[in-house]
Amino acid sequence: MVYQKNRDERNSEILSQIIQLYTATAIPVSSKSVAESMDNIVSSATIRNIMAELEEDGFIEQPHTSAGRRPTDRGYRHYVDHLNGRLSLEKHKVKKFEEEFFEKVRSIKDLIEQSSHLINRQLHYASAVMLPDTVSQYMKHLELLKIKSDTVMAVLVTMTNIVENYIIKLDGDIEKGQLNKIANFINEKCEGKKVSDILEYLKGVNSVADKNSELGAMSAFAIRLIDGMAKTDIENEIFITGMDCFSGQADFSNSEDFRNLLKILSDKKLMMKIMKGELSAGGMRFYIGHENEPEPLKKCSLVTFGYEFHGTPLGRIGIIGPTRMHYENVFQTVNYLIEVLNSKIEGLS
Amino acid sequence: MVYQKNRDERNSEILSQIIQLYTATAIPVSSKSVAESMDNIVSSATIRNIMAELEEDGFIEQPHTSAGRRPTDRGYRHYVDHLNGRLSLEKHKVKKFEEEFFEKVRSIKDLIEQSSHLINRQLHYASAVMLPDTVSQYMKHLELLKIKSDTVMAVLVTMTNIVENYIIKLDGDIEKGQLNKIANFINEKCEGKKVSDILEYLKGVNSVADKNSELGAMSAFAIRLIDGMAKTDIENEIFITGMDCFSGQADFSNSEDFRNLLKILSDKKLMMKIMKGELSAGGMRFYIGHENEPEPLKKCSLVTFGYEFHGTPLGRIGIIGPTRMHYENVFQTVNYLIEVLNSKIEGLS
DNA sequence: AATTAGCACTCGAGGCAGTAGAGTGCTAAA
DNA sequence: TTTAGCACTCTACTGCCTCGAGTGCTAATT
Repeated sequence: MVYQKNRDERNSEILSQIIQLYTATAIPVSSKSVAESMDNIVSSATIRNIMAELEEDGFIEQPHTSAGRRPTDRGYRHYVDHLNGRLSLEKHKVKKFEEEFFEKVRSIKDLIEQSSHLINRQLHYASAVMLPDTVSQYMKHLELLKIKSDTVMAVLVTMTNIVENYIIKLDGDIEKGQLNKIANFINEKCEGKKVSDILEYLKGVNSVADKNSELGAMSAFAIRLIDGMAKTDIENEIFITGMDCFSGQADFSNSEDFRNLLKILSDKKLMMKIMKGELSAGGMRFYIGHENEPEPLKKCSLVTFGYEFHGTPLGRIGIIGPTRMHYENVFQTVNYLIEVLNSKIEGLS
Repeated sequence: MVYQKNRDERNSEILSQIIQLYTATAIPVSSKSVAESMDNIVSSATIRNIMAELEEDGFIEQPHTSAGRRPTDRGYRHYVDHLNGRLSLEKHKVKKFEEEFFEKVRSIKDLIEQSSHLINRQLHYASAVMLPDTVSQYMKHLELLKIKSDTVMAVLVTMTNIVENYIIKLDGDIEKGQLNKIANFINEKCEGKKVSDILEYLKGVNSVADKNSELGAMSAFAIRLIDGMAKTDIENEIFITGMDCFSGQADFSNSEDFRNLLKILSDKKLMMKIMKGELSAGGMRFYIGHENEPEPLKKCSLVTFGYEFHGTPLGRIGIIGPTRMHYENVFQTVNYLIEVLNSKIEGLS
């Protein structure tokens, strides 16, 4: 019935007002302040009635009887789910970043780094950025260097201009000429291929080649190499910055909470695991308050989005702030970042 | 006079006791607790007399009349300056780390990373680690790759197995063969040289070569390249980890102080500046409380030490904790790290 | 039927006084 | 030179009180 719809619409609007006020001040908002923020088109008493309804619906809550209301996680969720309609107007507001932040970007690493800066400086939230896995990258060039009699360094340059290196220790000596041959072989056959595909390709070659032939030895060595690279670099390739954003915020005045949060954010392995789970998520995702997993993050919100190359998801970027986050700004900035990142990445190669 | 010396010696010992008690508990220590910690060889009244002297000397202070005493920065300084004698006994205590932490170290980057882990996990303090400047490194190999018609990537491998890359945009096109020639030229002439020396060498070549000759063009290009590399990488090559160590500590229960500290530690540029100033310091250095510069660090202590290759200082590592730091442990661990780092670094090439 | 003014009620924040006890400095005795 | 003893000081903690912001409900108004 039309009747009901109007009511819901207005309730949503009041909720939105409450969220914006609470986001700005961190103080539970009173009916009076809502009325004022709406230029008193309705009285505080009316707002009180609506607020009672919103509370019944679980969108807002009172810390105690004689206090104002603040949004619940559910309230934020409702707000975020209905963001799409409300904005996408002020796109120009974000545009000015471009020149500042993405000026002399040469590699995907620069891009990711700049994104994290932008999140810290413009949004004032923490960021967790993942560099791409080696395996999901496309190879441009491989170089093999003998760095000791029995030690070889492989330097892999990807299409997105990331340089990975891997050091491998051999059982015996190996000749320089032999190394060059192997490098040439891989470069010729595999340039432009995805690293994971290269591995499969080499396995194919190896499976049909005579074990004692040159091709057999070469492909066996190459497999060992690429496989080693793929397994190695995964560990620490995550960077968390801007943790200091939480310390000013009233939300974490409870130092126990703050301490726990810092501990989580400082734990690269854990953060990597969280972000890793997101890899195939696609698009922008909001995780609000209790929707997050390790206890200390339940007072935070996490917004993640991915970047990709030729349609393959390469990595993901996370924005972490208090649940009382400025979702609107985040939404707009992320939309902008997704666009810029993906286009710039394609432009790299 | 012998008399005086004994008095000073005993006062020092009491100071040391006070510091150890205060380091453990963060509570101003009373005369009684000092007496007890010394098995009541003297009474608390005697301790009180000595404490009065120590206070007069500025080594300890009272937060207020009816409280115990805590060390002043000057007290810590005295303690630290007299550490040498007191310990260097339990060297074996630290040895067990070696296997855990420095097992499969392949490059200087790994070494530095592991050192920072060790500081975080074993000492529970924050660490600031600097990676080496490109210019102070010794070159092993240079590779030039054409990544676009007008863009070249240089990949530099150093004797300590660091891989640096630099992307340079040219005015016009360049041929692959030409690139290889330049790379070969540099590799032949400069392998094993320090990067800063290479730059000088090339300038020398360039100054006598005919500008229109191949040698002139090659050396000009090489200069532009190496110079660019040297200038680029300096910015962000510092990593701060373990900031969460401060949050538990009673010292920073004042959240304002904590907030400010976090802000400083998160500021890579600033931290880089601080550590940079230390580069040529040599050996282990203690900076206690107010001896540090930006205001928020005045409640901390910073201990720095360097690592080197063939006698050239490469970089420096900093340990940052509350002024109420466990200096003894730090002293021992740093001594150990200096030894291990420098020997392992030499072993890399 | 929806809105609003008015009013009684609730509850936390903050100020104030009183108490307990930890720790000191001083004095006089050992 | 050390120590026991004691008076003194100052914080931390507690309970009590008041103030006021904010609510929910009721009755009047549109």
